[in-house]
Amino acid sequence: MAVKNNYVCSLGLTIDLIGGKWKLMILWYLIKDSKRFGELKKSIPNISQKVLTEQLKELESSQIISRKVYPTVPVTVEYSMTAYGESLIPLIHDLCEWTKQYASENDIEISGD
Amino acid sequence: MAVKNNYVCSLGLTIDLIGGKWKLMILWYLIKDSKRFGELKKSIPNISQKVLTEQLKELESSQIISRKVYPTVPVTVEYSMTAYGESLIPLIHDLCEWTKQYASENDIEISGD
DNA sequence: TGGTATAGTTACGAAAAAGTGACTACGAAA
DNA sequence: TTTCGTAGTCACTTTTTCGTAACTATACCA
Repeated sequence: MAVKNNYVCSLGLTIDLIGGKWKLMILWYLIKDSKRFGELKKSIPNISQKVLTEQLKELESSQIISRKVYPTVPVTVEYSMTAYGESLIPLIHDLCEWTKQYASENDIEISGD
Repeated sequence: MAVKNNYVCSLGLTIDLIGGKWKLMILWYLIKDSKRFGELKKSIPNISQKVLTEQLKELESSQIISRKVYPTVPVTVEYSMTAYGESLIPLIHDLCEWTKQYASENDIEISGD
C-alpha cells in the first residue's frame, strides 16, 4: 500500500493513503490529541504492535501524521496530526457519522466510538 | 470483508462497507449514472471480472447499490445507487477533492478522474 | 449448427496484509 | 547484576485479497 506517483483515479490514491484495515482508526485516536505509541497501542482494540508501527510509518511517510521522539528514559515517541491530517478530520467525522447512522438503521452494534 | 453485527469502533464498519481496493472506485463510476455490468467493467481500469462481481455483490448486500436485471437477450443487468449510496456521494466527493489537493501538492499524477 | 453477446461462475495460484511470539536497545532503579 | 518500561524489529505463519483463465447459461442470428 505504498503511495505511487501516478494513478488513473484519485480514489486509488485515497485508498493507498488512508485505506486498509487500520489507518482510519489510528487517525481517529489522534484526532482528539497527540498520543504516544503505547497509548495508541492501548487505545486501539486488537491492533498488533507490528501492524501499528507499520501503519504509523506509512502515515508518517505520507505526511499525514508526524513522529516526535523525546529523549526521556525510556524514550517516548509522540504521534500527532500534521496539517494534512488536520484537513482530513472533518472527512473522518463525516464518515463516522454516516456509518453510525447506517449502523443504527441496520441493528449493527458499535460498542466504542 | 463481510459486514459483522458488532464493532468496537464505527470506522471498523466503515472499512467493511466501503473499504478495500475497489469499492470506492466502483461507487465513483455509479455516481453519475446507473451502469450495466459491462460498462462498469470497461470504465474501471484494470478491474477483473471476478473482483467486480464480488465487490458488486458486497455493495448490494449492504444496500449501498442495487441490482436490476432486464430480461433482454442477452440479459442486461443494471447497477445503481440506493438511498444509502446517494447519501455517501458528498463524502466520496470530499475524499476525492482532498486527495486531488494532496496529489497536486505532492507531484502525484492522476490521469483520470 | 455454430457464432455472438451479456453477465456471470469456478478452480487455482500468487501476492498482499495481518497476526504471533520472541528478540533488541537504552538507561534507570533495585 | 538483574529487572523494568518504552518503542520498536525480526522471522515466521495464517488469512485475506487479487488475478488469470477457462467455463456456463441464454437466446438470437446467419
